[in-house]
Amino acid sequence: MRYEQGHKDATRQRILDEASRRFKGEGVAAVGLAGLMQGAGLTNGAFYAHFKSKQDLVDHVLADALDRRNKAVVQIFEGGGNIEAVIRGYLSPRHCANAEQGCVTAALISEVSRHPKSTRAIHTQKIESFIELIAPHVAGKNANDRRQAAYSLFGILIGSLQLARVGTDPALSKQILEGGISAALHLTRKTNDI
Amino acid sequence: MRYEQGHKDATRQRILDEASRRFKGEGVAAVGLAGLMQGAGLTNGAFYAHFKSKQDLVDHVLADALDRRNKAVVQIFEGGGNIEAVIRGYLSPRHCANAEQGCVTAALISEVSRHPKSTRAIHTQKIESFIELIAPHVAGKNANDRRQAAYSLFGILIGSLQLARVGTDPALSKQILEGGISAALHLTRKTNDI
DNA sequence: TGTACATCAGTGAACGCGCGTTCACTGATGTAC
DNA sequence: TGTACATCAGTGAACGCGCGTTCACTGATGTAC
Repeated sequence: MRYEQGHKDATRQRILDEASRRFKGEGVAAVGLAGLMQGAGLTNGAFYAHFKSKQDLVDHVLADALDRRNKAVVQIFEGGGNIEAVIRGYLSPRHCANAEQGCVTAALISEVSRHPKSTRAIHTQKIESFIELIAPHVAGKNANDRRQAAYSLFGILIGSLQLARVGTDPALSKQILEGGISAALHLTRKTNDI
Repeated sequence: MRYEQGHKDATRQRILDEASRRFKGEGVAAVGLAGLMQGAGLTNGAFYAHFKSKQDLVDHVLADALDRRNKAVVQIFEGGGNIEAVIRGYLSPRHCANAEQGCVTAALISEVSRHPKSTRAIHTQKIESFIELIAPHVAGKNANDRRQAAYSLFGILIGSLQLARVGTDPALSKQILEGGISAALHLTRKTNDI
């Protein structure tokens, strides 16, 4: 069976999407390749026609998912949204409840930090791009200050989201998200004295 | 071989300590029971004389480790330290480099959020105790505001620590930690307008 | 135009391995008589 | 005092299972002559 042009690329993207969903929802270690390939409508053996190893897949999933997240932020800004829209979207109950379709950093950062240095480097580089995107929208005396504050802002976002997710009381989770929004917004105000 | 009184409790604690170290350093899923028991100076079969299952061990490790962390904070306060000492200790290069001996929440929160509800409830409850400890030291108009801000403070702590840990550039990690300290301290100032 | 061969995405069985868990057993000490 | 039995923390082999990975094979289509 010969396939139309672009067929293999499409299959590869299907595996990447399925892996992204599962990794974020269940954790990288908990996802087996056989089940993953079944989810993508293929059998286990086909995996190695697309990726060198599971680690290779992880690397590509991270790069792909982080690029998408960064592009989504760009689109918010281009669509007239400000940093507040980004923050409110990130710390929304919707994002809190849908780790599968949400931010890859919040879902996988601690697991990634135990992966090989090459994998961590990919993650670090894409986070840098994200920081560059939001740094102009946070408060600070100079570019370096704003970059540092942008990291703090991102820290509040992922930390608050994780705290809201681990909780078993929805009312408490909502409070955590709202507190995170307040603290995050504060970092964006030009009048603050940090 | 009969053992002196308290022997079994000591063994159990040894398993808990070894598990706490390994879980935080490698992740729960990556730690096998056989290797864990070997690390505790025992053979694999002895495990089930102490815990019902791996999940049961995870629950006890979480409760034990979180209690210890909360007690450590109490000791800082009792020893004359203030909230700034807690923040600076938490976001220190030392803590960043030693996940094995560090905060269990920063190391395992995203993995725990995928565990059974009973496990998450244990974690949530101990975090509540931690929040109660630090809430009096953060800024806010009333008790509820302070509690919410305390969660944001904890969010900054775990988020910044994780961002600093995943990075591959030590200089960048140091900047992230310092930015986190600034943002965290800001939440403790009585004059801020959040 | 017809035939032989090359291409290649995907199949599915098999590999060795380590996982969580079970269980018959060990052996030093305590207790009963 | 001596002997038989109970206790119990720990041993280590074995269980079925799913893991990541390999590989001979399939079969539809393209190309060469």
